[in-house]
Amino acid sequence: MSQEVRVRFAPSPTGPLHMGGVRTALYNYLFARRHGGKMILRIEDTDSQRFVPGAEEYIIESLKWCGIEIDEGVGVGGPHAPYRQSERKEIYLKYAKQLVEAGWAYYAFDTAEELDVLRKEAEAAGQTFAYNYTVREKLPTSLSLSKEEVEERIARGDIWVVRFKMPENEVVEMDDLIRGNVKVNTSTLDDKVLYKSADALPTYHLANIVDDHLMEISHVIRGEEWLPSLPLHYLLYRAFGWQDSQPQFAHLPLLLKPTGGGKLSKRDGDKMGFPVFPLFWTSPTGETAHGYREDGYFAEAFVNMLALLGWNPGTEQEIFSMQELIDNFSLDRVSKSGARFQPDKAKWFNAQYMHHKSDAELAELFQPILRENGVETSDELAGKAAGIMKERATFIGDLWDLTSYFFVAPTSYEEKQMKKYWKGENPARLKEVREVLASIDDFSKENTEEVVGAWIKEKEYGMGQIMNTLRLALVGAGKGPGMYDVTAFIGKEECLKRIDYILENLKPVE
RNA sequence: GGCCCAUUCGUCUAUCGGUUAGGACGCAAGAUUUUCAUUCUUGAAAGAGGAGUUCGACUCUCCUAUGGGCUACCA
Repeated sequence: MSQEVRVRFAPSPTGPLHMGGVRTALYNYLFARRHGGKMILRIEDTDSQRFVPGAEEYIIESLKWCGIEIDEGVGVGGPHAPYRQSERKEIYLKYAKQLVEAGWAYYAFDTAEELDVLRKEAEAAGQTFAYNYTVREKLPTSLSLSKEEVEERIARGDIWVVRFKMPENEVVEMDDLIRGNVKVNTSTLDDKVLYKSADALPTYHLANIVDDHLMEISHVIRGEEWLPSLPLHYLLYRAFGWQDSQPQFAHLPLLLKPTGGGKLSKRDGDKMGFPVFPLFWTSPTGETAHGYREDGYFAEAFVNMLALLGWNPGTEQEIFSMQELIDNFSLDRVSKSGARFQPDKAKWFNAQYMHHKSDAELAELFQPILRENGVETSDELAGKAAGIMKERATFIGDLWDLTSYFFVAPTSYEEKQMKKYWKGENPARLKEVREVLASIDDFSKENTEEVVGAWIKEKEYGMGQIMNTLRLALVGAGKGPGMYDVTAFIGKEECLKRIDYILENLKPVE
């Protein structure tokens, strides 16, 4: 690639960014980094009606959480600032006019009502209505009106738009990095609005092409929903005479609902019980939505999962750090068809990352939860407890249930375990175990295991009966790590205390 | 309705004309284990259908079906 790679992520601040958007940003970022290029963040807020306060901040924070770094754009600045389209509004009118003068576009003065009439007429006649060569000269446009009248209408403040004059019966041949060659006949396309006088703002199509050109974007990587407007975009580059510096396009497959039946949408999450957003979101009207971050997912796991939803390296590796993703990413390994998002797999990825965390990392994440539960302990012990149990946890939040008995003596006992073990000779045996434990000086895991193990063997007691009764006393339930992990962690004094407690307070069953 | 894109196990996917069609999630069974998990082993599970092209098609072409996207003075 000879020219500098410059890609952009260009969301519209109409609400929280969902995971599909995050994936688009991620692929742009990976591509940029892979080729030593730049990642640009542009905010496309040309629709004043749909603007949602807080959405832009949300987008920026989401990208940051995911580790997607912005080189240029909103929030960081750069040589092509401003990067917010609402702050660039003066520049678009000039380009719209340039197109009209060159004969590639025209002014249209028709009203919504007039259009509705034509649309209904067409429907009544069983035809599909299209705003194109078939109607543009029948409507009040600069194509049907005299130059004077057009000028007069504009001067007196009539509402107008600039529409693209879509050529008739021409095949546009396009090249997509993922889909290859795509051809479309322009007769099936319509005259899209490029600029609106009502709010003095361009529509997506104009703003997008102008800004991509001005910002020297080399590759446009976006969702497949944009593929139908690619011919228009090709024609716009041609109309401006920019085809030589036109970016290359790559249209990404969509992220689909887990059940199939359409692309993942913002409302799916709460219905299906998984987050669709990276971060927790509160809308200005007070509605809230779950986020991966707050639901306990690690950013690395979330990113890893997302990266593999529509792309794969061609090897059997599944766990990737961001750097490994960068080193391996290529657009030609992006798949063509939509990928259903699978919540179970997201959890699996999270569990994998959980298992690989060091005790120190876990301690830091676990301490706030311990404090919430009224436990004050050292980072060392917090990390040690988490480390012992991390293999059975998917989320940091699982850790408390898994480790609480390391810090707090049981006060209630699981009924199932009680019925099974707190009967017959077991209470008496537990008393014996207590004496054995009381005699041990070196309470390390290894030594305790050796001493108690030898004692059980000598007495020819049942290993399961003894250990599970002890487990009932120390943990209060039929779960947990190896018994000696527990004894070593809580120490001799606490062990004896818990045994004494159950002996004194819990009546054997039967 | 029109236009465009897609189609390998339930799901994510590998395969770039010749394979016992591979892996992962999930599922089932077994092993390990003092419990719960983890882990390990094994198993069930796929080329939408039909025509071509070819010595040979999951792979190329066409048709059909199905899925999806777009069809706003939204992005």
